[in-house]
Amino acid sequence: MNTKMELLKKGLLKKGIRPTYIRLKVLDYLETNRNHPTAEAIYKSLVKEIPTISRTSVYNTLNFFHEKELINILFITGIEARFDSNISPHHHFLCGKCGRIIDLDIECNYFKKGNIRGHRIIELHGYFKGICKDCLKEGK
Amino acid sequence: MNTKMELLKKGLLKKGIRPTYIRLKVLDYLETNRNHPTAEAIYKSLVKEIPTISRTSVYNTLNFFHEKELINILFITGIEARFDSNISPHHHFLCGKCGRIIDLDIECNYFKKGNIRGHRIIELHGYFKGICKDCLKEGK
DNA sequence: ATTATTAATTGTAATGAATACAAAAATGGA
DNA sequence: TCCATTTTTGTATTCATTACAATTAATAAT
Ligand SMILES: [Mn+2]
Ligand SMILES: [Mn+2]
Ligand SMILES: [Zn+2]
Ligand SMILES: [Zn+2]
Repeated sequence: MNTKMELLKKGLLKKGIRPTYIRLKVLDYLETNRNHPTAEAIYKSLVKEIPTISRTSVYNTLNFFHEKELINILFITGIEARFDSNISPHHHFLCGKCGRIIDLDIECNYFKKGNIRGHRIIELHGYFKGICKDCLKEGK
Repeated sequence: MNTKMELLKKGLLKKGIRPTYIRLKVLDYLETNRNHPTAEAIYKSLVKEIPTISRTSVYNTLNFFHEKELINILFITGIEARFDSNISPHHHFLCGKCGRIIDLDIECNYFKKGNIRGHRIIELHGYFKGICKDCLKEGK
């Protein structure tokens, strides 16, 4: 049988990435928590199970994953980076009230890799800021 | 006759903003330098003419302008904010080689204020990362 | 299995953009 | 001029992120 961790391990090996314990745990966290967490949130969660883990390892691992194009890094809040294991092109919405970053599946013609005006596109980022549906309802 | 500064002053007054010397100089810099400068770049330039100016004043003024919807703040590099006095909706391109942020005038259907999926949109941000046309040519 | 080599992880110090805050200066009205 | 309010300044602080050397773990060679 294939446990969740076995599958993650296979996925990393297929990309030529050594499936170390920390890498597996960070990736597992990102796959399970698709709410664009901060590095600190990931650290805070993992340190409960791995008391020896360091913040530096979390940062190292996240940057490493980004280099290997396994995750996206979102600079939206202006305060801290947010991490996203969903690498399929999609837009985001940052709510100024509750602070959530919500996925938006809008089909935008310009939102694909390739070339634009002669520039080679490697990363795509589209996001909106405002007040989310829930916060509008509750009149927070 | 209307000097450039007189026009900037009138623009601020029309928006109910006191046209102080520093505000006029910061705005003048942004209007003249439409290359999305950092706060530090603005400070470095202004301090040559206004030796007593402080970094804090530059930051205060820029944030104040943003609150008054006079400028946009771009969080693209992940290192530092970039400021844009062009508030008409437009996309950006960040070159990973030369570091420039280039304006892109692409007409995107989703790039307008209003509501999307029930969320109220206040700010629009669309940008791409990659290698710019010039850097591709020079094979930097 | 033991050793050597390489890679990953850790802990601490440092960086640097941005903010907090209180004092000083400037502004505008009475 | 006097007073109240706003703006600007200088300094200290915050805090996310990185730098870096030491330690540990994993892999390859003997
Ligand atoms: Mn997402
Ligand atoms: Mn622009
Ligand atoms: Zn919300
Ligand atoms: Zn370039």
